[in-house]
Amino acid sequence: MLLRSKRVIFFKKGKVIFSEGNAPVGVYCISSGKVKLYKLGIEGKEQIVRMAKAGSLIGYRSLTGNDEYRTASAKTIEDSYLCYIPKETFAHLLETNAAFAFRLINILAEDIKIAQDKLTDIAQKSLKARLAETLLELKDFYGTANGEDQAINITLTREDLAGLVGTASACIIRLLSELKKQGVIGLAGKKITIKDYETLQRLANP
Amino acid sequence: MLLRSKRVIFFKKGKVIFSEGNAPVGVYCISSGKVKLYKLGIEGKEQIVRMAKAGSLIGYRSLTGNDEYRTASAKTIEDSYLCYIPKETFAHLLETNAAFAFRLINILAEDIKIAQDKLTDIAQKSLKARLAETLLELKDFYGTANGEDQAINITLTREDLAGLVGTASACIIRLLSELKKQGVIGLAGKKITIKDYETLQRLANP
DNA sequence: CGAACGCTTGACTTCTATCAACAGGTGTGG
DNA sequence: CCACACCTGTTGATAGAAGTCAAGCGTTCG
Repeated sequence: MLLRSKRVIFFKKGKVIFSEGNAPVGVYCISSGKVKLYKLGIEGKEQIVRMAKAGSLIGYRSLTGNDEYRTASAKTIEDSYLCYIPKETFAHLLETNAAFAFRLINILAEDIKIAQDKLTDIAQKSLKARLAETLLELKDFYGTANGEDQAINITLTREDLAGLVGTASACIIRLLSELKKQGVIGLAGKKITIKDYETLQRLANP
Repeated sequence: MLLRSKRVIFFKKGKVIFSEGNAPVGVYCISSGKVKLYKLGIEGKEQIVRMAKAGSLIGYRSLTGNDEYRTASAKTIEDSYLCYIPKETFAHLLETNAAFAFRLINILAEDIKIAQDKLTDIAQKSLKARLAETLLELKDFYGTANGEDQAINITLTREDLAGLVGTASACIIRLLSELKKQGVIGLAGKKITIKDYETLQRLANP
């Protein structure tokens, strides 16, 4: 529905779509590409709070909360096309289209669940368990590449993976190579392959 | 508005209102008392995801997400009176009262912010910073007792405080007595008093 | 082609969880 | 109303997980 919007904008990989602290002016629907939503923590370290892909809507939290300023930033992970929907259009849609409003309520409720789950995990699970879980979630969300290698269909820097898991990149690297040595995953540059699904699942739920 | 509901139920301190994994049957509005919302993590350890007080609505996330099962539990922190609103009544309100629907959207958006903020904090801040921040938030949310001592107006066990901060009770106790020794807070049984607001704020935002 | 950035590894330190033992308080049933 | 049992709070000692720092190498992009 929102994809029919006329304003399609191209964002190069690594481009900031909106920033924490700025006034929200609209929402974006991802036509193609991948996006990370993150908050800046201590000394500017990025904590990723949500990942998005084609079909995902981003930027709606600040608008639906009537917030003066954005509380998170968005940046493309790869080259992407986004549809821009000005806040007036969005507000009008909300007011005139009840189905859209209920759909939005669903999305918001799901976001709360995601954030609270993640909160509990970070508070209680070990680093290794969180990494294992994150790899499984990335596979679920982005799927695997069409190739025979079944690589997870997203290319993240170790730094981004660290921001998603909630740790430092050096720790991620150490754990990844440990998992590779144990034959649980495969590594080929930034491409990660899940080789032993059961073990990974067991690691994720201790 | 919802407070006018006829079904007011008394819950003794420590009583479970609803449990993770159960089918949601309605929402509750807190008439008086205090409630914690928590998720069960590793070995049943409670991670508190939200606190509630008189006037707060709880239990709506599962309903608005159309979830089959609850993803969090609720328990009273002290003796409380709750108004019960069956899901049918709640759904009817949503469909017929646009203002209520928009208000709910606001609440959901705010919950996302709270959860994502907390997520970033737990991932990045030190235990001491999180405890300092939590104490300030508790004071903001529950206010201070009417007495001259300015004690934070909620009585939590050290275990609950640990569940809120995301750590073990032994760690909380150690840090609390350290803060007391430094004159930043006062302790009288379970009552906590903020004595040096500036220092606490500085500790919370390193 | 070179500078900048990302990746990797090792060594080290620090923070925080865990365990155990005991003190103090609370609540319940007799 | 008292006594006992149980839960909560407190402290110390210890171990281990994870963060930090630094150096070197590989890759990528302008």
